Amino acid sequence: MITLSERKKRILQAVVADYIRTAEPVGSRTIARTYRIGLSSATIRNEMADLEEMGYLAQPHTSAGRIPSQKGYRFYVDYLMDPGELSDDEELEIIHSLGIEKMREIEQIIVSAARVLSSITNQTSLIMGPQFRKSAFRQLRILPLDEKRGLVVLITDTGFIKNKVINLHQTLSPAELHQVVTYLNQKLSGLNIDQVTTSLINELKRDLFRRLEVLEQAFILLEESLKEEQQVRVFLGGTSNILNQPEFRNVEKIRRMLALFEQESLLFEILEEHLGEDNIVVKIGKENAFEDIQECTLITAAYKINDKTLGALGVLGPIRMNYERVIGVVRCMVDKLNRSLSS
Amino acid sequence: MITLSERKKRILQAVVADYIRTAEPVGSRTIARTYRIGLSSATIRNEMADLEEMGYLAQPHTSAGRIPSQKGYRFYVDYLMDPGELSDDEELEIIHSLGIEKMREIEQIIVSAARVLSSITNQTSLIMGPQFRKSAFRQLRILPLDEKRGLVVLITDTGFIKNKVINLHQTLSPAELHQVVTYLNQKLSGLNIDQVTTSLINELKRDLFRRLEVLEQAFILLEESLKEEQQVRVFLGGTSNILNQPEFRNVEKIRRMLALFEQESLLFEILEEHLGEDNIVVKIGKENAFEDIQECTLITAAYKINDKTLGALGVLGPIRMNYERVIGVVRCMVDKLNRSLSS
DNA sequence: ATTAGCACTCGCTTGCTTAGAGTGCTAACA
DNA sequence: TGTTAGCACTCTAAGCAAGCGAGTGCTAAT
Repeated sequence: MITLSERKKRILQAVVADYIRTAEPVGSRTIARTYRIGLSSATIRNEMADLEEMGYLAQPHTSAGRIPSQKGYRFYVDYLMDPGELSDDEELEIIHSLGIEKMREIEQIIVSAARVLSSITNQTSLIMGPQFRKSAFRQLRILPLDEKRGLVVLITDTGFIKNKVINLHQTLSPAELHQVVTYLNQKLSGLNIDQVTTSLINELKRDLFRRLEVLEQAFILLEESLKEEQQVRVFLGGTSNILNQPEFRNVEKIRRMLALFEQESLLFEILEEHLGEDNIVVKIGKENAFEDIQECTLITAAYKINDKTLGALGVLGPIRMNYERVIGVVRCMVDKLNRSLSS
Repeated sequence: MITLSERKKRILQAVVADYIRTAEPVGSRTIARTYRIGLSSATIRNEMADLEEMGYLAQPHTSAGRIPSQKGYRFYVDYLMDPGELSDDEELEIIHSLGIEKMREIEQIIVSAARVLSSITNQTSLIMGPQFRKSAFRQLRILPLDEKRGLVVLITDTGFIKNKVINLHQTLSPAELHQVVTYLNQKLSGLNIDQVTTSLINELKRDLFRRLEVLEQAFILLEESLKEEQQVRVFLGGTSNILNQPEFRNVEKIRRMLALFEQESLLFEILEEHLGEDNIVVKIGKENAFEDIQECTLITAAYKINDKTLGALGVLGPIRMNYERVIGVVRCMVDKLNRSLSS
């Protein structure tokens, strides 16, 4: 597939670049004039006809200019474009707007990241909050609040601190509570959160019951709380940005996109797929597994906390998007995020 | 303003009802046929001309039917419509989808409420999370996590439990920590959260320093954490529903609405205004203070936790909306929310 | 006071024309 | 043999006129 003459490559590049910029089909004359290739429009016309036959370009109708096909974009992304570094100023802007210098909750950093990512790329951004369940258990505490309630605090190796209020229907003496907590810590230590399954909890429960016949309610709630925490949140930024793109002038398309944005679980699935990848992934149009975004390009990358991949972020926009810039921004953002979350 | 003949009232009601249903200007013939008023179209025409002159109806152009003006809607809402109760089934659906029977975090209940409210009204819903700062301080705890960090837990009379991890740069003995916590509890007890100002904290800090020269960092962070908690979250549901309405076929309008939805602070201001009200408030078009929603109707109500008004919810849609139904749903939702949050 | 009838208005649709951009092909040229 | 100029052809978008239909306002009859 890399067997394209230098000239064809330059012309393809010109078509893609121009179309990204103007959103209008590109004619041979435009290319001859704007991109000093040193060929007449007629020659370029011939080459474009070839490129169309080879599947890199397409024609909306007979007498219009050419636009890149998905295959054309793919070739452009893989071989033609220049990945684009951010200026120092822009990098600083990102750092600053993440508010890394202050001590902030993880969620706040993620929300800021979504906002910056969307405003700087002019597209919609999505960021998965860190996956709690991939962290390893470190410590469990139960803090009695009053006679009836306690606060369960769970700490992981990645610095997560989750907590949940539970009802304690029977009163526990501090000594008993301490005993339970010590036992649990001992048993759970070193496990990954997603290894703390219902069956394991049941097992522990049986074990404990023999020694200490209380806490049933507490256990049910601990279990539920773990279950609930497993649903990871996805944060969106700049959802209104899709309306900036002429390809989304159609109200029906907007409707579908917005409806998608409201379904957090779907967004999660979309991002989750890319957790394994170490590099930036560009999925163009139908390369996306999800039908709802097959008219879009999704550019994603995974981020890490203390060298564990715990989440992913992405930029979603029309297939005609400024790949060089967006890829540069995503790369920078992941870099900053990795640094600021690992501490 | 209530001086309208019975006949005019019935005709106005018919126009509003028909326009709400069809979104098309209503002609005199349609009314004569569909709403058995027992008058010919000509008579109705005369009455409609009167109503137009009085400002209750308007004509998009000379040879079109009539549509209600804002004044017309206002009259309809105040005097003509029948507030509309929900069926038992629908009420059960609301209760069930709120998930009240399970023990859930407040935030989850609020998110569910937003979702139900939008899906049942087919409009966009907004709900303000409970205002932490209007609660009264009850108890403060500091739970040491390791040598360098502690978890601050703050409990209010309304059942809020907020917590934040703080860095403790100097190590504290358990006894010292206990002393600090006791002192703080004593000083803050009974105050409203928004009375815990920076100056009060500074005062306490000075006082404590004399006795215990540690904890500077902890104080800064406590202060910051309080500051951050003061920004209340607003949850949206069914943002894509605005696209169902023919009045939002215009992409530019959609753009503006979506951009508004991304600005949480603005949404907060919109709802905050209505915290004082005890009843359901209907703001039609230009009655809204905020320019961005002057083409919409906003129906809001405040909800309570343990008899304290801590938040508000609302439904936002086009001026042409099914007032009877939406008002009924909002009333029901507030009722259920009040009950489920106070426990 | 109500209603039937009729002329009139105005927006929407349809069909037609025109301008413009761009292509594909052919023939001439280096 | 590759490149280019020229020209006929295609297709879309924009503009315009005519006809249709829904609805009004007025007048005269009941």
